[in-house]
This record gives sequence, structure tokens and C-alpha cells, in this order.
Amino acid sequence: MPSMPPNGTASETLIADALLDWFSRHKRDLPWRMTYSPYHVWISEIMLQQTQMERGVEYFKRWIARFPDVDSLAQAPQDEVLKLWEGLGYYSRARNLHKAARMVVELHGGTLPPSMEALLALPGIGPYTARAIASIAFRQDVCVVDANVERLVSRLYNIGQPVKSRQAQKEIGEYGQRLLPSGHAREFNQALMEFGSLVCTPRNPSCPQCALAHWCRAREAGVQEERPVVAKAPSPVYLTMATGILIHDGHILTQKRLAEDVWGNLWEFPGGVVEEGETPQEAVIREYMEETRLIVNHPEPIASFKHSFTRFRVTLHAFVVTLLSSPEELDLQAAQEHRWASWSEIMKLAFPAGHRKLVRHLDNDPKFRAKVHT
DNA sequence: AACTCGTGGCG
DNA sequence: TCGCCAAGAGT
Repeated sequence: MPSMPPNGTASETLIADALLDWFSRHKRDLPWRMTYSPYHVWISEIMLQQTQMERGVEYFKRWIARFPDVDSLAQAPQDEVLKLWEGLGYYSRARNLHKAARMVVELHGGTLPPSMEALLALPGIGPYTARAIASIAFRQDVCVVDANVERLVSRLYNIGQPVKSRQAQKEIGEYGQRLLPSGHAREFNQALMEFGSLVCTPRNPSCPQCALAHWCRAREAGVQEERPVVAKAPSPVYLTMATGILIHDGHILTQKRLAEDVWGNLWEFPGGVVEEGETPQEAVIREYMEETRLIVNHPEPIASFKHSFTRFRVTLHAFVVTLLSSPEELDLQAAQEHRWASWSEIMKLAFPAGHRKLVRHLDNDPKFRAKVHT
């Protein structure tokens, strides 16, 4: 059944109908598309921020199994919330989600509020997510603008300004709202985004099979590959880092990072950046002194790992170190808390991805495991 | 308004 | 291999 957008021209109606039709035939079967409960929509939207949809699915299922509703999330300790987020990155999303759940219990009786204003007042919910929840969970007629929509609309209307510019953002939002068929925001917004991610892709878009090709001004001008116009990303910074596993009485020293730092409130092994003219071994010994005031030596190499975070590309050298001073001299300088952990405790703590790779490596090393209390 | 925050997949 | 990218938000 054709649907009429507010203020819609004929071609806008045709475009919207083509998108809705495509979505009805190609939409993926996703766990948050079962009941569209506001809580499920909320969790999925936070998880999918800056994250590939495929990766979000398993995290979502585990999350819902453990935190089936706002109350269970609000009551959980933060360490457990972060553990379920481990590996997804941008951990402020988890911290804010947790904080927001407690606010929803306090301010809204445990039910997510439908109004945009109330949604925007919750930590972690910004312009995109407020609109996504309002439209997908509560069926309000507001359009969403994410990276998919930016790309799709900037091609459809051949927008030559940088997508992130004020002017382009304004235009994209206006075009999106004009295309939106009233009463169909739930399906239409998902259709826009899914079409953008599966058909109107960043590279090699499927223009020959595209249901919107007839209306696409960028394709008409032959510049679809040059849309959207994005600023060139700054080149990555390469770092060498070193970390040391310290075993004492069969337990491993771990420390909880400061709340406001990168990986805030996650756990890690002491270590840091290898400075100019320094070996990784020397760096581990120095970092132990700087971060814990403990004297360690004899760093024995375990393995090296490549990983990256934000703009950094890291080679992480890992060692087992020996304690020279007394453990009583431990005096944390760069962390909020420490724990001498058994291996099963290590498995329950949330680590940044690089250190989690190290833990997985050691988990498969019988010689190492023999030195550590289970 | 520019910077910062993670991570893994893909061509 | 390596640059690009992802259902953005907070400051």
C-alpha cells in the first residue's frame, strides 16, 4: 500500500515505498526485532554505536540473558556490566548504560520514557539514539541520521559538502524527514540503515541492483564513489608497549584502571609504553616501579601481540616477572584498586582487548598454568 | 568545534 | 599489509 510522506513529493513517496518494499523482503532476522520492547531497542542501539551489526548480535543475546530488563541491569555491579561489554570497545557506553538504567528506575519507575527530551537526558543517549528509540520502539515520526543514512542521502541527492559539515548535516536531516512516510518510522528508519549497509555500501555499492538507482543523483553524475565527502583520517600512531605478569603465592597482580582514563574501570596488568632507547624488558621493570612501587626483575618473554585502539597501533610485548621486594610495598600510583587474583578470578574480570589476548594465550599454556592457583 | 573514546573485519 | 569503516556521545 503506497504511503504518503508529510510534504512528500511524488518521487519521495516512490523512494520511501521502494525502501520499505526492499526492507520487507531483505531485512535480517535479528534478536532485537522480535518484540521491539523499548529496553531491547535501547540496548541494541547503544551496542551498535560505531559497531558492526554482526558483532553486536552475540553480545546482545548474552546481555539480555543476564540483564533481561532495566531493573536487573540497574541492580548489577559495574564490574559485571563491563565484563559483558569486554571486547566491544568504547566502554563509556557500558558505564553510561548502567548509570542510565539506575536513572530510569529512579525517575521513570523502571520504564524507558518515550519523549525525546527525557531520552536525551539519559547518559549515552544522544541525537541519533534518542531518535532511534523514539521511532523504532515508540513509533514516533522522527527520522534517524547515522553513517548509513549520511551515505545513502548524500548519494541520492549528490551532496558535495563534507558530510560532517553543519550545512550537510542539516540537509541530510531535512531530506530524511521529507522521505519519512508518517506512521512507518519504525520500518522506514531501519530500512534506510539496512539498505545503506547492504546495498549503498561505502565501497563498490551495488548500483546495478539498487532499487533507488533511478532517483540517485550521484549515480546520474557518475560520482557515487566520491559520496559522501569525508575528511581524510589522521595517520595512526605506532607504539611499542610492554606488560608483565607478576605471580606471588600462585596469584597474579591485577589493577583496576582509573575511571576517567582509557578503558576506565577495566582491569589490567601493570605496564606501559616502551620509551626511546629502552628495551621492553627495561620498560616493564620501570613501569612496575612507577605504577606499583614494586621492584621486579628477570622478565621472561611470553609472546607479543598486535592490537589497536583509537588512533594507536600497538605491539605489546608480554613477560612474566619476578618479585624482588615485599608485596607489602605495593602502593598504587596509576590505578584505583588491586587484586591478587587466581586464574578463575582473572577470567571473570574485564580486560582491554590486548590484555585479554594475553590471558587467552596463557590459558592455553600448561607450563604457565601450573604456576597459578586455579 | 575539535578531540577522545576500542575493536575487528574487510578489500 | 594497511587504511578505511562501523545503527555516536561526551566534553
